[in-house]
Amino acid sequence: MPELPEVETVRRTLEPLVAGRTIRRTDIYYGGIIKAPDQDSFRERLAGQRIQAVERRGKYLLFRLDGKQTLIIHLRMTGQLVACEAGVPPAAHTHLVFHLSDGLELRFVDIRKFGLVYLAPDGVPGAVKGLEALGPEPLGQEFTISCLTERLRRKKCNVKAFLLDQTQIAGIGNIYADEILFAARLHPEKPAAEIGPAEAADLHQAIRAKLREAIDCRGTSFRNYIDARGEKGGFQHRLAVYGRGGKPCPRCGRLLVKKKIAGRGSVFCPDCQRL
DNA sequence: AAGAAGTCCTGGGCGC
DNA sequence: TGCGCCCAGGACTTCT
Repeated sequence: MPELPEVETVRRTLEPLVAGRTIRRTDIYYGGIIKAPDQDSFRERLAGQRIQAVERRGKYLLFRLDGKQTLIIHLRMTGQLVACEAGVPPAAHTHLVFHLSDGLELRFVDIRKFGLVYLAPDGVPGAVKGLEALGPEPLGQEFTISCLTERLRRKKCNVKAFLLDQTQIAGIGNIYADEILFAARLHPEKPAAEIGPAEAADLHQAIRAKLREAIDCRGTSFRNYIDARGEKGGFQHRLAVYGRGGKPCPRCGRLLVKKKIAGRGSVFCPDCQRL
């Protein structure tokens, strides 16, 4: 489940390998993954394009190309982007292969075919709606305590749904939402609008601390996640609540509760996290 | 209009 | 052993 720390780790491992290389040819094995444009245009418009930089916005990876267009990839649940030398046998569920200059291949692998791939002209609004609607980067300067407080105040949903809403904050998914709420000692069903100034400050701190800690650990490999070099992350060893329903709370020892909240499996401590 | 629910997809874990 | 069932969930669409 690549979330912000995993996507950032992919970006950091990928950029030194592919920046400056040219996309010679693209092989499409499962075209359903490409949302726009059509497959023939996708192949033609990518051919000969040089990758200038690899950026990240929320959970989206942005490959800046020299023809005023950007290759946009969202890994969703099980997507993997792996760089390897040509000739290495492709893994199962390989849907796209970008043949780059000097014998390197960039491969998009996705067991569940949930991933999203776009090739969008720069500066044209409406091309990738989800990307344009993203809220602030939680590790960016614009994400201040007052920014968070103001956004919480305006929402009628609970704080778990708030954290998962990409238009409020970009990049948080189910794993880090649960870890952040545990760190901030907030019950996932607490209404966002009822979070006071002190709690909002704690939540702000927890968001930034947990995401930074996870990036330092190169992300969480709970099921499928690997970076562009094929390596797993290390944050799964530091998870306090995610995937630990029914086990003792690491803080107080009481059993952690698992419950469906905001349509997602949520784990929390009924003692440490209060409404 | 905002929020909730349904949809996509496959592998793994479970019960019988 | 093997089959069927359910679960995992991010963003999109559809419904209320």
